[in-house]
Formats: sequence, C-alpha cells, structure tokens
Amino acid sequence: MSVRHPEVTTTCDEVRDLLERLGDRWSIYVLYEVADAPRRFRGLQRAIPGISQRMLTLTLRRLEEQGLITRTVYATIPPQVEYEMSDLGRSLGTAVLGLVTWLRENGEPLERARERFARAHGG
Amino acid sequence: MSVRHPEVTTTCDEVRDLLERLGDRWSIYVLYEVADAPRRFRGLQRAIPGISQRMLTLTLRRLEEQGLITRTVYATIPPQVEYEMSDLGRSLGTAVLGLVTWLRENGEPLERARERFARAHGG
DNA sequence: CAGGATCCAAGAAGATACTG
DNA sequence: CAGTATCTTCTTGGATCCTG
Repeated sequence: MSVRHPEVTTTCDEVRDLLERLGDRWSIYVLYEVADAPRRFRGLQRAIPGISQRMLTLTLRRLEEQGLITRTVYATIPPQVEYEMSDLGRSLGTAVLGLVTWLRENGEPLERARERFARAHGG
Repeated sequence: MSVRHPEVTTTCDEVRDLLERLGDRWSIYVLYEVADAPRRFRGLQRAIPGISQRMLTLTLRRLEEQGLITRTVYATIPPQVEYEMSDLGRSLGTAVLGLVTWLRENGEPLERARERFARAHGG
C-alpha cells in the first residue's frame, strides 16, 4: 500500500489513498457482500469466488482499520465472528454510487474509446 | 491490471475495474495536472514529483486508452506533444468530486478509526 | 469456524541507457 | 522533446500448513 506522508498530504494524495484502498483486488466485493446484513468469514469466502483465506483476512482487516466495517466476536464454540458494514462504510457506499451512475451513463463512450485505441495501436 | 471477464461483468466488477484504474500509483496526479490546461510530457514530469519517465508514459497511455485524456502531436522540431483532459475525463472528474466531498466530511472519523485500530492491535 | 504463519509466483514500478 | 527498451526491485496475491 506504499508509503504515506501525513505531514504533506494534499487533497490529491488523500483521494489517491482512498482510491488505492478501494481499488484493490477484493475490497469492493467484500463491502458489497457485507452491505445488507452481518456476514461470517466462511459465508464471505463462499460468496466471493476466487478469494483466498489469506486475502479475505487481509481485506477484512484493512476495511476494519478504516472503520468501514465492524468486527464482532461471539465467544461461542465453535467461534463465531460477524462482519457488518458501519455507518461510515454505508456513507462511503453512497458516495461511490456517484461512480456507478457515471459508469452507467458513460459505459458506451468508454467502450468506444477502448476500441478506437485498440485499432489505432496494434490491438 | 488483472484479467477481465466481459461476458459476465456485473456492476461490482465494473466499479472495481474503474477504481483499480484510478487507484493506481499515478493516474490521479496526471489527471489533476491535465485538468486545467493542455500539458506537455516534460512539464508533467516536472510537476509530478517522483514519477519516472516510464510510468508517466504508461499512465498517459492508459488514460488515453480509456478516453479520459487526448494526445495531440505537433510535427515540429523539436517534437511537441500535448495532453489534454477530454470531456469524458472531465465528467469523471465531477463524479470523483463526490468522493472528495465524502473525504472532507469524514476525514475526522476516518482518522479516529485508524488510531483506534492501531491502539487495539500492536500499533 | 476463524484465522495466523510461511513460502512462492506474477505483475507493478523504479533506474538507466538509448533514439527519432 | 518525447519517448522506447531493458534490467532490477518491490509489492500483491495465491497456495499451503497449522492452531485455539
């Protein structure tokens, strides 16, 4: 996740930091799965095809670190841990909806740009 | 930039694809620099501390591929190439402003979450 | 069940030298 | 000036084994 410079953080840096965190391999999928109801580790792994145990753990920790999800441990046997989206996470979800809207409205020009580029260069 | 599956692309996949592209090391900085006026290669490299020639080239190509910036070559001596933000890029910029707003409004809770996490674990 | 620890492979990024 | 080519380094992520 690279080095950060809290002392000289500009808006650009902050945005990049956020985009970098959300744009990693699995965060969005985990956030999506956790959005509606509390979820457990196994359930998440089954719901997200291809994610490894390690990456699920890492992704959950990072999201928890940012306060986007909460982690609740129940001292039962067998152990039970629930992950749930926090209010902060939900508000971020709303903000991200702006990007979803943009994608819906611009999927077409985006696709044409890619095709044009592919034709122009050795695509 | 990983494998993509055009056939089974869900909304989640598309959003991740976008976040992944914007969340890389340099894209945001380049977009920021190019936002106001046409810029040239050298100028961009001087304006973005730490970026290498190679990464500037790669980042510019990727942004051009997505149609977010345009590239114009003037057949002069010495050669002159101008990079400029496209309408598509500008509209995306507007969408990203939603995230900037979210950051401004939630920078505080975000910071507290990180500190709490650091204290709870071996920070 | 919910992970922690370790090892390894692939891709991203940096450094450097060279060119039309 | 605006790159390309090549080599090396660093970072992510996957596979596997182990534990409370």
